[in-house]
Amino acid sequence: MSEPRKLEVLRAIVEDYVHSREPVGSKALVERHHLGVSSATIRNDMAALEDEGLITAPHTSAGRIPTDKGYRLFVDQISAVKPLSQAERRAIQSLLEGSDDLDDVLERTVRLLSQLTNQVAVVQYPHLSRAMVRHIEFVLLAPRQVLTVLIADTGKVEQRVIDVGQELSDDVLASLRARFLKSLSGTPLSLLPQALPAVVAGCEPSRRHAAQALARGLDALASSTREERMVMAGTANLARSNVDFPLSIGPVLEALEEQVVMLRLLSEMAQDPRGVTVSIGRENPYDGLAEASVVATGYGPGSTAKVGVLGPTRMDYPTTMAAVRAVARYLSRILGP
Amino acid sequence: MSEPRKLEVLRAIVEDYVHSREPVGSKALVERHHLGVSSATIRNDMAALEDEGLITAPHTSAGRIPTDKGYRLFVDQISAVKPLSQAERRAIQSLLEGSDDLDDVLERTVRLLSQLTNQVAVVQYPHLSRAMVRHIEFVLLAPRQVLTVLIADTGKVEQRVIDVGQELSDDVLASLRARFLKSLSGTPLSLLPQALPAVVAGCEPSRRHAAQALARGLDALASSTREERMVMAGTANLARSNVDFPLSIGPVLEALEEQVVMLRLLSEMAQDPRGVTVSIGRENPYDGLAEASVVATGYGPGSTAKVGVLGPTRMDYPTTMAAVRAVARYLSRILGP
DNA sequence: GTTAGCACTTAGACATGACGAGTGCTAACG
DNA sequence: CGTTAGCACTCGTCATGTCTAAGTGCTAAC
Repeated sequence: MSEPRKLEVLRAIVEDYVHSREPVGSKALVERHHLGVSSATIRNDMAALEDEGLITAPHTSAGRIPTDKGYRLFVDQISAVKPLSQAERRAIQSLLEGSDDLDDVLERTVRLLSQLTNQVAVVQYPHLSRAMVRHIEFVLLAPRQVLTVLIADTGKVEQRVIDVGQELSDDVLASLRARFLKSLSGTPLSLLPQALPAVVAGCEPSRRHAAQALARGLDALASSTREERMVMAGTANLARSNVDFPLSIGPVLEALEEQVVMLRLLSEMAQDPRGVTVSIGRENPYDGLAEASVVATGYGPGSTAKVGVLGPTRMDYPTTMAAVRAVARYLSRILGP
Repeated sequence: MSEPRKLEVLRAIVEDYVHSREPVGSKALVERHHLGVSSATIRNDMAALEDEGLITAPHTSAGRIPTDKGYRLFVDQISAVKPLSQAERRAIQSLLEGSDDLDDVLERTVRLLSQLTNQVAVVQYPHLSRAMVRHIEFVLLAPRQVLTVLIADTGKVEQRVIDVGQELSDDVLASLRARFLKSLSGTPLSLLPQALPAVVAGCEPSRRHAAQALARGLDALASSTREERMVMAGTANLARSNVDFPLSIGPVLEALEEQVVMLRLLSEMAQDPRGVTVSIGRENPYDGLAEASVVATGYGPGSTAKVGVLGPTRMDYPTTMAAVRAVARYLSRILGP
């Protein structure tokens, strides 16, 4: 029994099953792929594969389907990267044009990726751990209400309305703004909590209270940029692959809606040196995704933020991986490496 | 055959069907509701209701289920408003606390509403047609790149990075900002397109080009606030009421994802004087929602923005309507009438 | 206008059996 | 020793038939 042929059989099973959604038997296998041996031989190979836990039979006399472990082996060792079609390349390329706003770029990206793969696409906002304060703006909305705006050098803007607890004039607010800006400009957002008290302390006592409130506001803004968010698209694709989620797509939708779950999942996916990381079925930490796979990769500065695709375990890994990788590359090109 | 009793029968059918998801027959009806007549009489009434197109029988010998028209009559004339439970009131109340940011408020609102109704909740961002320019900020990110920020008096902030096409110094930019701000402060966003050319014309020729670019940027920002957006939550609830969407929840998810569809739907729902508007099944302009109903109402300034719930036609209208109305009221209280 | 009774219709549950796909095993082959 | 052919055996699926419960429509009586 030759080892290479066994792998070849596994590959054939995965490909056929992904294509047909039906358990694949030894006979069909020798017909569709020219393996040069008879079905009886394949049966022996399949029995071996089953012993190794790579495939399984849903019931006594049906074909075999890959297990999570089988998919894993397929992804790691067998599958070849499938190049994108010309049309796909062009679609991605057109992303480059006419979008400068970060929100806009991410929005377009997920839409594209979900269409490309016919699955759910998610993209994480770029990490801002290295982002620095570019600008601070205070706007007086009412005598005690101040709109606080924090602008990072990455182009990200966060704003919030806060109550300063004492009435302020435009002039006083402007001088406070100047003080904050002077002290904090260029400070990494992550160091803001340490840097703020000094600024407050340097203010005139009469303004101390307001300054304190403003500092709290800025701190909240910085942490809300640290707190990560994501965009997604293509949830409707889940309904189409309804059949692939035996129980229901409910838990999957829940996971997607609980962004925290997805974000943790994405960040926990170790960066694979080959470029794209795959998390298959029960490998996922979240139970609701036991029948789903996630294909993701990093992009942007330091490849810290993730972009990825979620679909049924029975997914076309080579194509999906290619799409994710290509999109991530273009994304990095737009936003800077 | 008494007319009031016929309506009573319709009400009973709707209530039972919503409760049990099964076609309801004449016998079960007299048992569950004390109507004081026999099942034979009910049968006559039901035959009449069927002739009027208010109920229908899925097959020859099964009970009846309400038609869209039947639900409509139920909602318009029969159903009584169901008061919210104490716990529900409290849940809504707690929305009031500790949220000042508009995004935050809307986010919490949809979550709450979707949990309250076990359905999909949507809320539209408040219309800004009456909003006015409160503040304008230009920030130089690179010699030719300017971050443009437009702040409305409603607290809404929009920003975008634009390329001004010529190199600018901080000073020049500051003076441009002052000019724009002086001319435009207090201008309604809707009038911005008409007001901008005059400002550009008033600039020194050497800066004309940059001013033009900035004006275009502001215009885009204003229109992106005019262009409406929405937030939603609870899509996972769709999966649970899977059975209620015979075909698939796919089209529904699509409609939800294509925000344009939902936004148009919400705006087209005429404001009902009674407070809550309902669009039932095929009444919906979008085919994908043929088996869904939308319960919505206005909130905030002039009740122009909408908040609502989407679920299967077979929904508990009284409860849903009560929840939507209550949430809209609290929302208006937070954001101002 | 209401009721009782009855014939009629039909979906759904259940059993039955034929069929086909697929396996595992054994014995023969090169 | 790996490969192959052949065969008995196992199950899921589908078509078929039967039975039951639910529910209707109609008619005749109240």
